[in-house]
Amino acid sequence: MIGKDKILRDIFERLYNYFGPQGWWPAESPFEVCLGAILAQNTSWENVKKTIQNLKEEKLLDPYLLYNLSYERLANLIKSSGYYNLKAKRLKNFLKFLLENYAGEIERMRGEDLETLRRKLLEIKGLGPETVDSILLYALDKPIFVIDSYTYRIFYRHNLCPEETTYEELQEIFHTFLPKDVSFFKEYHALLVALGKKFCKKKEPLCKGCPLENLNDL
DNA sequence: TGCCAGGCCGGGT
DNA sequence: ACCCGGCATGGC
Repeated sequence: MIGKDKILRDIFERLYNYFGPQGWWPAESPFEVCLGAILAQNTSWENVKKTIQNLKEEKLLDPYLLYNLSYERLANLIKSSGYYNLKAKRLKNFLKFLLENYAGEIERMRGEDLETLRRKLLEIKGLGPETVDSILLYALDKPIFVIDSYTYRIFYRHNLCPEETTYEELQEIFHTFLPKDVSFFKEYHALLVALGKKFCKKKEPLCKGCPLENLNDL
């Protein structure tokens, strides 16, 4: 029986060799990461990019300005990300939290304890574990591993976890068997997404040419 | 054309 | 505690 840590490192190595460095998160500021994390919920990144670009052109990439827009205006601005009514509310919930507790400055969150901050962020309506962990890891450089639907699918299909695994359980695997290194976590999650997009879509159960082929033939 | 994309909430069992 | 429908645009 080979150790889980070896398998996890092997996966990373294969992905890194195949895809190269991903340099995530694709954003110019921690605040932009937060917006992107919310907008990207169950939505393709290409659609989110348009929204972010849109906000930049309107010079609205600012918590005060965004928060003070009407729901209608905000929803209209983020339309290309889908679920725009829902996400307008979710964005405002986050912005309100940011303005009231941190004067709208992401940097003021950085000093807080990881577990405390995670609990607080999860209380914001519309932010679930993936969104919160993305913010923690990619905007605040906290050592926490982000799980998404690709991670589930990849791990399940390679018999690395049961199908009914919960978010926290899968996350715990990474936390237990890998060093809590921020850059490593950032790159690893990004690589899993790259793999998911290319080789692990819902409709294509067989990963032909997938860099994780023969993973268990060690 | 239908299915999918870097989820999450709320109401019903 | 789970299960499921709803939310919505844009690309293939």
